[in-house]
Amino acid sequence: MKEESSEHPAAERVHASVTLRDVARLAGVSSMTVSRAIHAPDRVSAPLRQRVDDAVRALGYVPNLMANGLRSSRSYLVTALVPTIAGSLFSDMVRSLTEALEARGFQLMVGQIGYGRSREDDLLRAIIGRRPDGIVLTGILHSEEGRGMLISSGIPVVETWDTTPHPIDMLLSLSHEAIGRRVCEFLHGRGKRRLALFSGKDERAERRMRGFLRAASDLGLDAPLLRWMDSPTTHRQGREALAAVFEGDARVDGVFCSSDMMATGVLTEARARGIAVPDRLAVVGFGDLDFAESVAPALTTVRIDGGAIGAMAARMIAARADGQSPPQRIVEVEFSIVERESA
Amino acid sequence: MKEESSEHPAAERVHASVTLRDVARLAGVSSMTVSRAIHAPDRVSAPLRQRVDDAVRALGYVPNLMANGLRSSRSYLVTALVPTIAGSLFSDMVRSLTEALEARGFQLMVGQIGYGRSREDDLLRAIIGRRPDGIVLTGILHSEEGRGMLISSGIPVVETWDTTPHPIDMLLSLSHEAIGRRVCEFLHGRGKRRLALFSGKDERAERRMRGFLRAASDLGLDAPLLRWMDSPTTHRQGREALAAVFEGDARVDGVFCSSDMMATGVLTEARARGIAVPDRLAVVGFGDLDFAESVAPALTTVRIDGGAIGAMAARMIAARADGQSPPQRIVEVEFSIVERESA
DNA sequence: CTGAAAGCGCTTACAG
DNA sequence: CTGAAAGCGCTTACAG
Repeated sequence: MKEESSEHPAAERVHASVTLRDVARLAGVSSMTVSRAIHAPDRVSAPLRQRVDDAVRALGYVPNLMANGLRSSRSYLVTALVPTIAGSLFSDMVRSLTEALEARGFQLMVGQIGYGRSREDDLLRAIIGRRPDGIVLTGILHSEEGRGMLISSGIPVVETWDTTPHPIDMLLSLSHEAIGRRVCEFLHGRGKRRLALFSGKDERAERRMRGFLRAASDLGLDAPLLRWMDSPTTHRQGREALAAVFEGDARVDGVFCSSDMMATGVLTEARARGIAVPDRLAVVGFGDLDFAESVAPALTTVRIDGGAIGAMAARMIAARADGQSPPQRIVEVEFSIVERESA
Repeated sequence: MKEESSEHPAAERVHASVTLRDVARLAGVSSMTVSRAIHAPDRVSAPLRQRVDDAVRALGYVPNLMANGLRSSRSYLVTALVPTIAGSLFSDMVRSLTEALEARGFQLMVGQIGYGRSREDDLLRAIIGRRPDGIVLTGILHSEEGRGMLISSGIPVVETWDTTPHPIDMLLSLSHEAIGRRVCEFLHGRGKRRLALFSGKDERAERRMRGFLRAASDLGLDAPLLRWMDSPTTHRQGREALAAVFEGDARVDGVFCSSDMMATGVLTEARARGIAVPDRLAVVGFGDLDFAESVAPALTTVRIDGGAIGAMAARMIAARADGQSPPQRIVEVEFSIVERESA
């Protein structure tokens, strides 16, 4: 087959994708009419609209959002940063964000920041470079450089799942200290007196543990036994932590775990050792993941409404992108202890 | 405070972000020199490079990747579509994709396609609109319209976690039929004769079950009992399915579940009913999620190396983006049965 | 209702 | 090693 000679001298790309101009040429209208037919169809007369639609379909035209975004300075992109995609603690939030944003014409891009935070600033730079219409952060951003980049970018930011007196922009505020405190009081109310904490080494978990420790001290309890492990925490870590504790001080009668998965591991190990839950040992998890109600004994745990967080974050960002100010800059997020069999 | 009068007549935007020109002006060089200092520093003399670096830092300049992408037709963006972000079956793949792509200068954007597939074409359009340098699909794309859009977009595509004789482009091929067959033979080899299948209603799970059924028939076994449920499958569904089966035909002696989470629910229900695993009932899961080795009894399950899939997909896409052809267009993905205590 | 011109912020391709 | 010009594919802002 011979190559056709082309009209453009520079048309050498193997796979030049279809542009607005191609559609316009085929439909016999200007580019502007094509653009309007797509984005504001009622501003175009019916016959032209029809011709444009046909041409779009015939050519399989998909508008280039980079060009659109560059010119209109709206990317219709929102980025959410989560510590990790595994371990479904944030999956309700991601799902509801996806849905609420899609309904408003935005697309969600999920990025993993890791619990480590070393790449945080680089990742932030890559994200800001795409000029998203909003950024949802899981947790509070600490890096001064990162905060500076976000603030000077002018991109609407929602910090979630944590609290701070100095949010970058908008905040869905959740106090992990308060959670830890409440769980401690809950276990105390159940008559438990020798408590243990099994916790991943991540910021928010550490804050829950700190709140718990304060409450224990306020209640005049012995200092709880503490075991730290890497985040995200696993079933195996729960088993190992309980095994280690019961090979030492077997008098522990209540454990607060920093994740449901770890708490389930504690339940498994307790069963293997013949330790009665909750009578001899009460176990409380965190997250209320979907297996929590179904394991045996059913897991008592802390529930946070991730779906509500996602929906609210989407609303706040959409308001900003439309040039409005959101109803509130700071919104309190509720939590609750779901009482089941394990405590 | 009074507003400063600005040099540009049109400079009315509240938050015009810093551009290459601003950096160039401050550094006293041309835009091209700034661009080079950033992307090809050794093509710029040391003194100018220094001045540019200082200006970049002083202004907090973050290059606009939409403009870059528009001009260079490289977005440095790769999109991965997964059924759902919850349920960590694909999280190893996503993690390794993220890392392998980052190492090559690409950013990963994760999209959820749902097990439903209704929004598939719309989502695809939104993705193609951003002109990613590659698309990784979990599973095979069936929609004719979607396939057509991808092919005519010219974007490198890797289909993974499934197999087809007609890939869109590149394929990391995994036969779920073969998996189902192997699991059936495995249970048969363990002396199990009255088998059951608990499966989510999603394409790949259905194919595993089909392979299992064929093998059962080939082995002369009674037709396995089948129970279908919604995907993604849960711990609770596992409990309920086993309960339903054992209230009917209690002679079932082996179950293949379409997920590890569901299999763990089966283990829980078996324990609650005093059914000995694996002697009276063998249980096999799918996924080898991290809790599988730690539950009691430890779960026998099917393992697929998601990390390897992600790494290979990244390599294939990077090769294409660099204008090379990948080493192979179709690569076979291995699987194995991890034999533990439950079967 | 429709279109011609200009420009978003970069890089390509060329010249010196 | 450095820079002026042109253009990527759209939308804005204006004119008719």
